[in-house]
Amino acid sequence: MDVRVSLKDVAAHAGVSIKTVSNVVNNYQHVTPAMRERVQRSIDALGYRPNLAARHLRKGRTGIIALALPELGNPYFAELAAAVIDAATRHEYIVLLDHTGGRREQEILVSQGFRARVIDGLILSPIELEAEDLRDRPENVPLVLLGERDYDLPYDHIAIDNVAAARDAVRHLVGLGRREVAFIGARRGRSEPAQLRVRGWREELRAAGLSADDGLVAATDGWGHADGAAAMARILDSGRRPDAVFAYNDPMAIGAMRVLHARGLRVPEDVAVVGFDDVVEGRFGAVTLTSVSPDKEAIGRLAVESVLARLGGQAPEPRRVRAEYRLVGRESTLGHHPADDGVNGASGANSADSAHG
Amino acid sequence: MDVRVSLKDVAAHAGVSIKTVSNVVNNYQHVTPAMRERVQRSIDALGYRPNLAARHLRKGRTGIIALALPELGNPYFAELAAAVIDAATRHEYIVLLDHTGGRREQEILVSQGFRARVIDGLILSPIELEAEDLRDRPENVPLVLLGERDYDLPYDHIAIDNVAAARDAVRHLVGLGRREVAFIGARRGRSEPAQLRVRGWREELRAAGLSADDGLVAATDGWGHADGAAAMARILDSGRRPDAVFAYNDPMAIGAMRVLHARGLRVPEDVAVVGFDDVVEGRFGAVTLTSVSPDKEAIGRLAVESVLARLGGQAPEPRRVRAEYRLVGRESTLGHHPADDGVNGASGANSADSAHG
DNA sequence: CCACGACTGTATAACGTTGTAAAACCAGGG
DNA sequence: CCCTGGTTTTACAACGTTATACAGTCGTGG
Repeated sequence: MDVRVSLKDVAAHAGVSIKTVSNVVNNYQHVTPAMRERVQRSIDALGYRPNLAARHLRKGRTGIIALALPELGNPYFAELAAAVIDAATRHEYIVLLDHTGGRREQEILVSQGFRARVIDGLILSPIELEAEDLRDRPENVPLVLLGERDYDLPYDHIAIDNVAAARDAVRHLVGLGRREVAFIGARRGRSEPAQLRVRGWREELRAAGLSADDGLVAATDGWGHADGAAAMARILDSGRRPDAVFAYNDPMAIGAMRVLHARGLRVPEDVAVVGFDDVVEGRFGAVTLTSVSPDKEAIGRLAVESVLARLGGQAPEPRRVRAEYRLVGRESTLGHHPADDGVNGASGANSADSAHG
Repeated sequence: MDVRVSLKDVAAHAGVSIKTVSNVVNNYQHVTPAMRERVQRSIDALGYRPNLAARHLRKGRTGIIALALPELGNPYFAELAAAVIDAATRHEYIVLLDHTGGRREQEILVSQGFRARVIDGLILSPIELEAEDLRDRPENVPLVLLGERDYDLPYDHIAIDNVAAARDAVRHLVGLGRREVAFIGARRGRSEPAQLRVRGWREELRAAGLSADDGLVAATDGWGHADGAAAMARILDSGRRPDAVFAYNDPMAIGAMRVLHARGLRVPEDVAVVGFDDVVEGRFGAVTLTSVSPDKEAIGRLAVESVLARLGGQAPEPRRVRAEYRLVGRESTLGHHPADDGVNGASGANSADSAHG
């Protein structure tokens, strides 16, 4: 079936003009019910399906948006991708996925549209990209930015309030009596203002009258389990003995917990740990992980809506959209709850919960 | 920049015909160096970039292949997606990602091309799809199947030898002296032959003269951490007390370990656990996870090559390609190695290693 | 009964690219 | 000087769709 049937074939079959078939396909209003039915019958009979390439050529739109993420291995991005795909599907848009590895080179290529040249719009979650890299990119493809990096540029940006979220996490730890809170996952060789989570960590510690010296910050190259483990090991090897750790994301927090466990330190009794992103994995370790939980579904939805809003050449004022988040308290800060084995739906969210926009 | 410049504009600027510009762009051979340079200069001056929609319409190809996976949240699929994207990029192809949730309805839609109608080929990893669902799908879009499901249909299929891999895993457990090996993650209400991993589990147990009765098999609806946890809890609640567990995949194995831990059972002393897929997460828990490790990079590469090989209407004989795998032994079967905290690169692979094609 | 709108349907021309076939060009030999 | 044969360039059609502008059709009111 479905060898290749065009409007012309359907028109011949129904004995009408090509445009009339097109009108039926596109639900054009001035078509009599009788005619509509006749044409529809031919469409069904022949199994006609519109050729999108031709439609795109004619309309100048492709119906495709690109989503460029640092890496899919991190479940946060995978779940975010799922949210974007679902949101796009609701608008009859298709998502083309790309990954940059968080490398500036790749991020530039993507932002310039060199990797995918068939797209109507682009959603990009940059890691190393700098503001200057976005100066002269093609104007006809709208761009929406996601994530922690904050640029002073005329593009929409969707993110949670990273500084506030980091402060909440640290406040949670301080409220539990912790006095020496390490940060794992600063970016190597970057000015701090770019690092909203470090900034929140520092601000909250200072506000509490606690130390936030450089010995408590571990910079890393990557953002995976192994990087978190290495950073944790480095802090312990330096002789510091923090009683709490705030990690840039969940995989790093889990990597850090692995090292703590291997060295005989108990979580949370000796060291409390808070992660970021609330990935599923954190809910099923031997010690479940307290984490900042961004509303991924909302972020995906808002990103898609922002891109689509800019399609018709309309250019609404660039806006910074704040998605909501919650701090979800689990065993890595609150200790073990005997009944919780992950089988019950609620699986570990509890009193530390707090919602923010 | 880059408002919208076509071959016509370049031709006018260079004072030649449209086709000549096209010839230069496509590296057609009969173009004098002088002419080539003159045209190239105009191309650069105007910043011309080919319109892919038009090219696609003309050539009947889009340069896009679709990859449809059950879910991105499972890191195995995320890593597989990354491998496919990289392989496709090497062939100057772009990947359009879709997820089916493992639901038959969605899988049918995808296989019929209803979700993405701009693609040259499709790579699909089915879960619930049945052979009959593929009977009459569009012939002009080549399909390659991935994963455990094995159909007797004329499509390429890329997978590891699931039966052999499962037997290796069980043999590993039996070799360690385990006598009661449970299987977690059978499919509810399906005939067993479709379930290669259950079959391997059963075959190997029988070959060892051990029991493989139904009380040791836990069927599940989904394939995530929570499903594994629930299945493990169900087995324990039934009064059975297996000394080993083989799970359909790593997330389920990790969910099961969470339940074992919550109930005071030690891994591996009381219960040894083996997973499947070797996701990163398994290498950083309090107890690292022994797992079957498929060569994801090869699977992604082979899948892309298979699809592209069938593009020109050429139809090579459908083939079943076996990718390689290894069984990677870690703490969940072999016990704790004091020095291993995940910081060192090798991170836990050891004597249980064995490679297979 | 004719003219006038409002409503339906149709022919034609694009969109930007590439394949085909034919035209223009250029040496070299008769 | 013209013809021949090969190379380079060009004109034109086509891919399948939608927008535009026009031609019918039909009911209604003067």
